[in-house]
Amino acid sequence: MAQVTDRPPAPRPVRIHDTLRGGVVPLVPRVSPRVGMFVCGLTPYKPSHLGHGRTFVFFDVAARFLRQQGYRVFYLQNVTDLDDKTLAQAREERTSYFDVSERNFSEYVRDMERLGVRSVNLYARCTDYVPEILAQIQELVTKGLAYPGPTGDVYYEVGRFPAFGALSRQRMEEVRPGARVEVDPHKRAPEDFVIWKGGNPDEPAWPSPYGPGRPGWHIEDTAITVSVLGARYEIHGGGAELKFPHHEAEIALAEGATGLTPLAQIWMHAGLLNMRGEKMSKSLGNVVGLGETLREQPADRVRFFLLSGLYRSPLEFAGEESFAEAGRGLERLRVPYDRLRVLRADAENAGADHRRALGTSSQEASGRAVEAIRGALAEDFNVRQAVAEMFAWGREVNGLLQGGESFTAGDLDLLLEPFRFADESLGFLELSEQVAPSFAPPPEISALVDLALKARESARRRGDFGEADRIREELSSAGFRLEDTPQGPRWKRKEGR
RNA sequence: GCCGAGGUGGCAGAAUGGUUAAUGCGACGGACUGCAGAUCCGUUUCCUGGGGGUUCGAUUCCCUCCCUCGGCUCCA
Repeated sequence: MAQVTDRPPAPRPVRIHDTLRGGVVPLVPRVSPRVGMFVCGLTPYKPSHLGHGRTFVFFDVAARFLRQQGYRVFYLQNVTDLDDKTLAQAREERTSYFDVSERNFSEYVRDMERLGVRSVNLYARCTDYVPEILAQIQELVTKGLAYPGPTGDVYYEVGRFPAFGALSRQRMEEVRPGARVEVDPHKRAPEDFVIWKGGNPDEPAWPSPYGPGRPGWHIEDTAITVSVLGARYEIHGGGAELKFPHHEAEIALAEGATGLTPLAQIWMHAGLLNMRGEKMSKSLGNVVGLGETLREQPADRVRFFLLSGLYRSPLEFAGEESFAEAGRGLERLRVPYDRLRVLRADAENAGADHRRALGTSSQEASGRAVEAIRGALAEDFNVRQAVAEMFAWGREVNGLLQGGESFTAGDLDLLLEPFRFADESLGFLELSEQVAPSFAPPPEISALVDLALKARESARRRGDFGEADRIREELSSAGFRLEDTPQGPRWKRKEGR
C-alpha cells in the first residue's frame, strides 16, 4: 500500500552551465530542495538600461523555472548603493549619494515590476551590511590575507590566493595590470584590490579599526552572501563582464574568509546585449534606458525580445525593429492562447464540464508539449527551444480550433496547459494579459461594440461594403480590432497600455 | 600580448558524429474572405567564416588561420 507522506515530491533534475567547470552540470543542492541563488545587482548611480533588463529578466526566468521544478529558491540580489561613481554623480547633482541611489534603485524596481520580474526575495543594500563587511575584513586581516595601507585603505593580497584567475582561466602573470585603470602605488602588488576605502572627509564614512571609510566593491557581495545565504550556496549569477575581476575577487574573499569551498556550486554568466555589435554600457554611452523603453514599448514585447536568444550568448539589439519583430512573434502565440482563454471563460459561465471529450491523440500531444518545454528549460534554460515548442503547440491549437467543434472546460484546460506551463517560467503571456486583456471590457462598452458589429453585419448583408468597412475602420481607431471568421465576426481590443 | 565567448539562410536565432540543419520574422504561392486581418497548407532548391586532419560519415571532434564581441581591477 502506498505510504502517505507530507513530503513534497523531489525536485526534477536541471542542468546548468557552470563557468568554473566549463560545462553543463547537474544542479545538486547542498540541502535539497533548497537553492541559494545570488545575482550581482546594479550600481544605481544612473538609470538602468536595456542590458540590465536582459540579465535580470533571464535570472527571473531561471528562478521561476527552478521553483516550478520543485526547488525552494531563495533569490538574493545586491545593490551597490555607494561607490565612487555614485558619489561623483551626487556631487554633480549637488545632492547626497543616498538620494541618487535610492531614486535610481526605486525606478529600477518599478521597471522590473513592469517587466514581470517577481522572483527576487531580497534586495540587499551594501550600506545595510557595513558591520558584516567589517567583520569579514577583520577576518581576512587576521588571517594575513588582507593588509591596511598607509592611507586608510585595506587591500586584499591576491598573491595569497593561488586559485585567483581560475574562473576566467587567466594566469595572473599574463594579465596586464593597469591596462585601463591606474595602479594605486600603495598596494604591495598591482593586482591587489581595495576592500575598504579610507575616509575622505567629504565622503560618507563608517568608523572602523583602520579609520573611517566605506566598503570597497567586491567585498560587499561576499559579506552579503555569506551572511544571508551562508558560506556556500548553489548559484551565483551576473553579467559576463563581471567574471574578471569581480567574481574572481568574490571567490578569493569569501573562500579566504570562511575557509570553506566552493563559494558557489554553479557560476552563471549572462551574455551581453549588443547594439550595433558593441555592448550596451553606461560607460560607452550607447545606452537605451529601460524606463524610457517601457514607456514606448509594451512590456510583454520587451520581455519577449530580451528572451529571444540563449542567455549565454550575446543578443543583437536593432532598436525599434527588434521590438516590432518581437511583437509579431508574440502575437502568434497570443492568438491561440487568447482564443482558448476566451472559450474557457465561456465554458465556465455555461457551467464548467471538466470531462475530457478530446481524442487521446490531442491529450497525448498536450502532455508531450509540456514535456518538451520542460526538457528545453531543464537543459541550461534553453528558452529559445521552449518558445519554439510553444509555437508548435500554437499551430496545433489553431488547427483544432479551426475545426469548429466544441470543447469542454476540461478539454480547454488540457489545451491551455502547455502555454500555462511555459509561461509560469517565461512570463510574457502573463504580461500580455496586463498590456492588452483578451477578455471583454466592461459590459456597457462591449454592448456598444456589439451594436456597431450588428450594424456592420447588416450593411454587409445588404452588400454595402463601403459602410461595413467604414464601421470596421472606426472601431479600429477606437481601439477594437475586428476579424471575420468562419464562426462569425469577432473583435478584440488592440494592444495598448 | 594573454584569457573567454562566438562566426549558421534576407534578418533574429536553435540543434546535432548520420535520413529533408529547428523556430520566429520577412518574402512568395494556395485555401478561407466582398475586401482585409487572423488561421491553415506549401515554397523560400547550392545557409554552418577560410584551410587542413580524424571518421564510412563533420556544421558538430582535433589543428591552424582570419574576423567579431567581452575581459585584463568602473560595468548586468
